[in-house]
Amino acid sequence: MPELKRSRRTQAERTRASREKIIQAAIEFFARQGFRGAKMADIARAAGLSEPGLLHHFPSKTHLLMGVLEERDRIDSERLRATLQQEGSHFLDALTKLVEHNETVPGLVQLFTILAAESVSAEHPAHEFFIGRYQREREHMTESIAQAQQAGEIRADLPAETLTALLFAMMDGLQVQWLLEPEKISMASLFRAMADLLKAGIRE
Amino acid sequence: MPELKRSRRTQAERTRASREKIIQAAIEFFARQGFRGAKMADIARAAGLSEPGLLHHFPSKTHLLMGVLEERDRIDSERLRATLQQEGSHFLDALTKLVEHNETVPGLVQLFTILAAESVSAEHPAHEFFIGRYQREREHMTESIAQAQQAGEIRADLPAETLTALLFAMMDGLQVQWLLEPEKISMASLFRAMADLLKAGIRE
DNA sequence: GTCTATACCCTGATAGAC
DNA sequence: GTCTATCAGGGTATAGAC
Repeated sequence: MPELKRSRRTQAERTRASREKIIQAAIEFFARQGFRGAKMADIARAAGLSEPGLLHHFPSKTHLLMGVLEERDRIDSERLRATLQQEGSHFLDALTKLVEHNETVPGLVQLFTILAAESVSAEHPAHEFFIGRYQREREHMTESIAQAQQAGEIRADLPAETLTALLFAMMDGLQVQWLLEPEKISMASLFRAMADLLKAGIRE
Repeated sequence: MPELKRSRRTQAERTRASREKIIQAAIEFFARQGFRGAKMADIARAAGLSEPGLLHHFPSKTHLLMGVLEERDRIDSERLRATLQQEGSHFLDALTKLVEHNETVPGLVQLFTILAAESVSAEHPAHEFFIGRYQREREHMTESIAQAQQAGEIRADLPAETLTALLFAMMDGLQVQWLLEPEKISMASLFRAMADLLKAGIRE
């Protein structure tokens, strides 16, 4: 039954396409108004369907949030991982390139800035998610930094764990100032200044 | 008319006391759930009055938010100012002391972390407030840093404006990681590591 | 200055048809 | 998989008495 098979595949593709549109719309509104401020009706409309239509794919607002976070986190983690493991170039230069890339996707930066801050509250649905995310990413970066220290690329007078926490904090903190005043604050060049401070052999 | 006068003063004192209780309660709930998540009913109950009782003092939720921000900003800016202008001790040590102090008031740190992140959205009622706040505070800190550079306390191979943005970003970013895992992340000692990087004459 | 009562809108979610 | 219709509950704010 070729018809049946094609019909099934078309259905599945439609489902995937709908989910994709919903995720995109949800990113937009979660980024603009946070989890609590975003309205399911707006997201549904932007995705081109009704509210119950949306709820068919994500049975609750929290499910939708987790869907967005898992989807985006998968992509972004992969990018970070690739950056950290980049061969041939200086580790801190690769990280600076990541910050440069972030300047081209303000919506995604705003999504994670707002949701991460909201999530520090223990009652936020993404609280555990962000704790796990930071733990995971810090672990990976610490490995890369330790290697770069042994290779003599990064100053070795500070533990790799410390440098990791500082670098993530710098990225997160610069994002807030940049999102508030993108014309005034150059996230990438400020981060580059920080990176230079951490390179081995720098003298004033 | 001594009675009338005393009665008037008592009224005014009661008003001040009510406003103070409301502000305290609002800090608690804005810190826990952000502006959009916090409920006027909860704040009113925690302040010991009804919802219309609260609205007598702050005619809308936005007015209440601005009341909280102006009140806390006044106190915190003063503390930062005093820190920046502290004589006799190293500028960066004074700043580290401020971070140490922040570790004793997690509620206030969470208030500003969540509200600052929420406010990057142009439609947030505190958007302009936080833009102005960062501009103001960066200006003051830049002055202090330039002086410390001339005094030979801070490395002078970076512009004071750059160092200012980096220091604020570091404070903000560390707060997120610390609020998520206060037992694991020591905000003050991580900030001290950053401060040491910026002291003049440091060698690896 | 504070209350009770209430208007009125919004919001996430469900029921059930197609 | 998507819709229309609808619900129950929560949300800010107002009216008017005390």
